[in-house]
Amino acid sequence: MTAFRARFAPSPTGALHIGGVRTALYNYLLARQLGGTFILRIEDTDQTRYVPEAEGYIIEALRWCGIEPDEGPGIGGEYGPYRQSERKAMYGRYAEQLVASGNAYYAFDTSEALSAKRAAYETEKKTFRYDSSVRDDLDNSLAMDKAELHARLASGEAYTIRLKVPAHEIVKVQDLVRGEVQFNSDELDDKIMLKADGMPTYHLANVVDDRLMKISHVIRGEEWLPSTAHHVLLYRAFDWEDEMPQFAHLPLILKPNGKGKLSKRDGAKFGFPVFPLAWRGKTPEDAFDGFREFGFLPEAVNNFLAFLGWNPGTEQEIFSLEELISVFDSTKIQKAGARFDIDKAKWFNQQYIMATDNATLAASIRPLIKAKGHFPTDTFLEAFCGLMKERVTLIPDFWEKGYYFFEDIKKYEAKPVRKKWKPEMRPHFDNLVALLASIDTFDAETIETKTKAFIENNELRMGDILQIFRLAVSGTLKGPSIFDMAALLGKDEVLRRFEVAYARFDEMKSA
RNA sequence: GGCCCAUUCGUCUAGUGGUUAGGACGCCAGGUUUUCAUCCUGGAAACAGGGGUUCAAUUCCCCUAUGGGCUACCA
Repeated sequence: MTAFRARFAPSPTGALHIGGVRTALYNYLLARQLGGTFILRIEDTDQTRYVPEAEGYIIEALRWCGIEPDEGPGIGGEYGPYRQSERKAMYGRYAEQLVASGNAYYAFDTSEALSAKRAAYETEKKTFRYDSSVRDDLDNSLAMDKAELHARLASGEAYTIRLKVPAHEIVKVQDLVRGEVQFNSDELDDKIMLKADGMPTYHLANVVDDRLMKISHVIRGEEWLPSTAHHVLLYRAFDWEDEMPQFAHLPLILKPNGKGKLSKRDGAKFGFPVFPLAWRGKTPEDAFDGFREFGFLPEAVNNFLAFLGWNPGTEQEIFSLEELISVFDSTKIQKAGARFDIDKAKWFNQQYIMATDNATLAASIRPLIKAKGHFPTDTFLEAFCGLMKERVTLIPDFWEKGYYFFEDIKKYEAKPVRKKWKPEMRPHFDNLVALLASIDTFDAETIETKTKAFIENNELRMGDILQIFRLAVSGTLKGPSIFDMAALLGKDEVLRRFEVAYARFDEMKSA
């Protein structure tokens, strides 16, 4: 059995889509589980769509998710270089080899000529395909003698090299998730292997590199299934078919409504991230926040992504990356596309936040708090996280829902104040404040005991006192235990907040 | 249009030739809580349709429908 070697081969044309992250994750999971190798290869063969910042983005995004390649650009490895643009010269030789063995040919048709052809076919309601049925009538080396070919080649005229797909053959593709898939070669076009600019197309570069990098498993999105027939033909043409990698085509991640692949536009449209990290393109339209900026934890994103198109067959849903590595099973990969469900993603995030220890959470929210101009002690911040973590789903919620632990209350909820604040009760609250002021050990337990005793002794109602206590301290009815909040804020601050609140309450009551 | 892939609650999914078709998210109701959240309990909610095969099909086969992908000198 040959060593397991899988690769993730994105094209650096922009931000890495979340579906790409899932593909990388599945490759990574299997590589780790089987003691294999996970390779990152940059497929930058399209010079027109190349975006320089994309490669760095891809690497950073994978790193954020905890998916570290064993080989790749900037990492090294025995089979480099790992950028296809740096392997350019080699592909030409392989393409020529294909021509020499009779499996490919030179084609001089310009893209303009071909589009004209397509347009002409279109008017007759037919579809033009550069294939075995028409290639003899087109401008290629199959239709000319040696002398003309040499002359044209020597003249420096631009040409492409096309794969000569054999006619009337059934091409069988073995797929790990779908079983055997068959294609009639008469339906397959003579795909370009080498473009006029000397660069290979995806098909050639992919097959050659997978071979040279000793890739054992090609795990990629379902959009590649149709062209896999060409890839099989290519392996055959090179006489590599016996050692062809295993294919596994993953179901696509669909829009929430199921109508099409999830796209970057959906993020803007529905207000959720579709990229791991923020991306700032050249135009305002090409700028997006990622899962990280929305406040997702990478572990939660991995867990969510792993379950989009796969599940372990048990009822456990929360899995760390390590657990996923041990339990992942390619035979349980789903065949049908999976819709993106942001609610489920948020639920995973909440689960992870609740399970994270306070110190770790404190460290991760400190930058956020700092950005707001506050520099609490670790002890304070950790206690804060402990009080809030069951009440947040995304990291920024810590601030949104708990800002009042760090600064003055911005807004008192009007409705409950008007409903609960009775100015005639003021003497009772003055007594309560005096009582609080007298507490020496201002901890939650003591505050609770004393306050509850106070309520009982004065024959007051819990709701009447505690709700106002809460409103005075936090401005809202929602939040952690009032005793915990009071203890964390400290006696002086609590007393001060009561003073501030009285004035505001009276004001709101009369308004 | 052609080719390919797919189809279990709204969503992610488990599952079997004979099951009360299971779980999770979301939703609803109740409980716990001073509140919110967490947590607990309960509820509504699915085998796309039609033919076969079979004693029996959600499960196997075919067709249809629907959805998706591909159909570039893009990946």
